[in-house]
Order: sequence, then C-alpha cells, then structure tokens
Amino acid sequence: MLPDENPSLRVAATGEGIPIIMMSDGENLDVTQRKSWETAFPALSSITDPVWLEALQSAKEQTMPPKTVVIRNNDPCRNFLLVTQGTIRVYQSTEAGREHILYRTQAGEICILTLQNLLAGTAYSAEAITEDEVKVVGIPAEYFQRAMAQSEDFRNLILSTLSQRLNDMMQLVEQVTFQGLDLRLACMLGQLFGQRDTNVLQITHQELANALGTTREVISRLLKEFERMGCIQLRRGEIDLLSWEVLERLTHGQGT
Amino acid sequence: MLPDENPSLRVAATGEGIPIIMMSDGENLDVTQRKSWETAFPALSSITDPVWLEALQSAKEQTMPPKTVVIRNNDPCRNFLLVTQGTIRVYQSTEAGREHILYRTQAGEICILTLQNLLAGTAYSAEAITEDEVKVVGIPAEYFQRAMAQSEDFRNLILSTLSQRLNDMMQLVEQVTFQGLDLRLACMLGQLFGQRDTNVLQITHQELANALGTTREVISRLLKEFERMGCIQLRRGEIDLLSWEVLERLTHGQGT
DNA sequence: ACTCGCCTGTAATATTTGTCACATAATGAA
DNA sequence: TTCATTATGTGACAAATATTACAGGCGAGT
Repeated sequence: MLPDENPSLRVAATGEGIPIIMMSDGENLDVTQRKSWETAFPALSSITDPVWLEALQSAKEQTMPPKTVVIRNNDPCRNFLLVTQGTIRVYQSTEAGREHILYRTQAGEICILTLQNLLAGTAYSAEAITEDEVKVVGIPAEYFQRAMAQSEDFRNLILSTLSQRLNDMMQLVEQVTFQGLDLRLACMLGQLFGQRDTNVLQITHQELANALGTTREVISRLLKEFERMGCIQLRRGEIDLLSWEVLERLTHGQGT
Repeated sequence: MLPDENPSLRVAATGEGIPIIMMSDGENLDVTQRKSWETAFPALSSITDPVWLEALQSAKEQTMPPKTVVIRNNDPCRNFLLVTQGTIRVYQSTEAGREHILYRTQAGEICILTLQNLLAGTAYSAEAITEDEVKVVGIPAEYFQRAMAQSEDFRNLILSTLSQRLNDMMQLVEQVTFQGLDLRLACMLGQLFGQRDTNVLQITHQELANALGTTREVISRLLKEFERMGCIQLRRGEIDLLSWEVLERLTHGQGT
C-alpha cells in the first residue's frame, strides 16, 4: 500500500523518494478506534477532566503504512503523539548511509521526540520511521498541558516513559563505548531470539548492521564466526539458532 | 575538607577509599539557605500550595565536599534532589578503570537519576560524583508528586530537564558511534576554551580521556598531533590555545 | 530463460584505537 | 636535597573495525 492511497495524509517526498508524513490532519475517532485507544492506554481512560475528554473528542487518528518517515531531522511538530498500533523505529543516520537504532516506540507508548519539540522547542537529533502499519493519535499541546495538570496517571506515564528512554540511552552509550561489536551482536541475537521465542530469525545482515551502527561486512564476518562456533546457522535472509548455550557464552564475553 | 568533618552526612568507604554519601539526614533550611535555594530555582518560588510550602519547611540541605561519590551503581535513593550549588558529574565506569562522562548537573538543575529511581524503581546505570563543593536540597517522593500536581512551573522544569538530558544522550550516542576520537577531542577542546572564554585550560590528559571514554595514551597522541599542527601548546597540567582557526578546522573534520 | 536488484561470502588492506613498557620531567612534601 | 607522586612522551605492538573490491547466488519479475 502506497502512502498516497491514504487521503488523510499530506505527503512530501524526500531525496530518496521516501514518503514523509507531515503531522496535521486526520480523522476523528470513531467508536472502534476509541476502544483500541483505550485498551492501548488503560491508565488514561480514567481521566475524567472534561477538557481532556473534549481533547479526546477532537483527537485525530492517523494510519501510516510501513516505512513512512514520521520524523525527519529538524522537522518541527505541533502535536503530541500516542502510538496505538504498530512500532516506530527511532534512529540516527549519516550521509554515508550508516545508521544506528536508538530505540523503538510501540503501541501503548508515547512519542517522546514530539514531546521534546513541544517542551523545549529543541530540534530532533534523530529520525523516525514506521516499521509496520502504525496508528497514532495526535493531541494538541494545550490539551497535553491540561492532562499533565489533571491526571496523575498521565503524568506518571509521561515521566516513566521519558526516564525509561533516558535509561535506555545511557545503557546504549555504555555498550557502544565499552563493549566490542561481537558482544553487542551476540546480545542483540539473544534478545531477538528470546523475545520472539523462536529458533528462526528473519533478518538480513544489513539490518543488524544498521541496528548496531556498523557496516554489513563486519556483521557478516562476525556471524560467520558465530556459525563456525556452532552457535547459529546462516541462510539467505534468516538465521537459525543452533545452540542457545553457545550464544549465552558469547553474550557473556566467553568467545573462543 | 574531609567528609567526616560534616556531622550531617553518613559516610561509607568504597574499595578505593572514596567517601560515599548515603542520602538521608541533613539540616533544615535556614533563612540564608532559603534565599539561595530560591534564586537557584526562581520558577519554583511561585508555588503557593500549602503542602509544598510545608515540604520546603521540612526540606533538608546537605553540603558535600568535592569528590564525594553521590550515587553508586544500583544504590537506591529515597529523595528527589535539587542542586543549589556546585556541579555533579554523572559518568559510567568499567572495572578496568575506564570512564566516560555522560553529563553534568549544575546549580539550578535537578538530579534526574534520583528521579528515575523514584519513578520506575529502576536502578541507575551510572555513577555520580561532586566536582566542587555541592549543596543539594532533598525532597521526599510524596512532596515531589504533590509539586507535580500543583505547579505548572515545576512540571515544566522537570520535563524540560528530562528531555534535555535525553537529547544530550542521543547526541552523545551519535558522536560516539559516528565520529572519530580526533573530532570529538577537538570539539571538547573547543567547548572548554569557548565556555571559559580563556586561552589557558587547566586539565590533564587523563581527565580528557575520562571525559571521552578512552585512555590517556590515546589522548596524549592526539594532543601532540594538534600541537604539531600549531593549534595548541602543551604544558604540564594545562593546554594553551594558539590558534582558534586551526581548532575550528579540526572541529569540522578538516584534519591534516 | 534472462535480467536486475538484493543478499551473502571473502580477502586484502588501511585506519583507528587500545595496550604495554618504559623513560623523562615537573611538583611538592618531608 | 631526596623522595614519592603525578603528568607526560614515545615507540612498538596487538586488536578491532572500516574500506574496497569483488564473485556468486537467490528471487521476482518479464
């Protein structure tokens, strides 16, 4: 599905032809959307402040196809965004085409990049792109302020998300500065195999490289080494887990 | 001044003999302290909520000498801290003795590490140490919640600090992953010369290494190269700026 | 079948960083 | 002064990572 099939989105083209969503319009929430929004943010359904309820009335939902560039470097943003479906990848990139994933924002979470922009007016130092079909609810800044004032649940959601991200970033710095790529790759594989609870991982070397901020060749070499150690089995576009034990050892720095 | 000269602090010794402050007691604020606290946080002096005023009444101030370890990895913390004087360095460290500065919290700012702990109960992934004589005001969690509910200024202070830090961390990740050490060192020198508006910098190679997460030898090598390029002049314990132009060029990656 | 655009393997090489092992010098305390 | 401490200079090296330049394979379309 191409982005311009969706009439509620204003779309602009980047140099590479990737569609960019300019957050502005959208459809009011119907009953079904209202439901899914409330299940995504149970803590917020308890807010009874009339102004907040009014905000929800006027809230717009937007649906974005996969690979939509949500936020570009230095792009201002007027609305405060809550993700109700799908996941958004937040990453940094260089002119040379290298990338590094910072974190992902998933359904039930808030977009703290927009938050930064709303609060401090500071520009983003990252970009964001949708990974699958994503639905977001945008709420204007005034209503955000109102919700912060009226609802402890809302405050806690915001603060805990924010400080969780901060923690993530601090740990990321630690990993990047103090740990070798082999360790970080092993950890990432461990995470991926673990959270999807599967032995087959559909991912390309290039994607792993982007996640870790390095290049494809480096990843290929390391993976090949892991394979030689009997840890994994490489195929085109996927990685099979052979020995969780070996992976564990790699994860803990017992390589070779 | 040694830490145990201050009776209001409970002090424990680390392996290396560095004193650690266990945040707990402290003296109530007298009139002078009240003044300096209000000038440090002008936005907060407008809060009129009686419970908040009560919190201030019972707030304890602590004074810590330089090089006091404020926060150790995985140490819980019960109070929400505001810095009214001095600066606290927040950094990560390895067993091997390497360090990497994340950021500094200065007078008029809040300690977001304690915030994380209060909110999410998550452990710190960093350590913190005082650089000069530091005064902090500790406020119990209940009062923090209260202030968040009652004062928009307080909320804004918290949110903007938090998101500013987040932004800092994201930029740090970018620098660490995509920029060479030479660039980062040049930038750091530029910052230091710039912000202190001087041509003489009192700093050791080791300190620079700790700031950037690398080792002394590497920094020495790079500095020597900068010196050969006529950018700086090295002496024991200090660095003289010879040519701002050359430094600028280095900062922008025009090395050699 | 054929082409084209990915994905992967590999090797050689350059560059950057970290490590080790010292020597030397400046500083300040005893 | 003498001594210990700290800061620095340096050279040889090892290790990690990036770069370049391919070759071949797979799959989707035509």
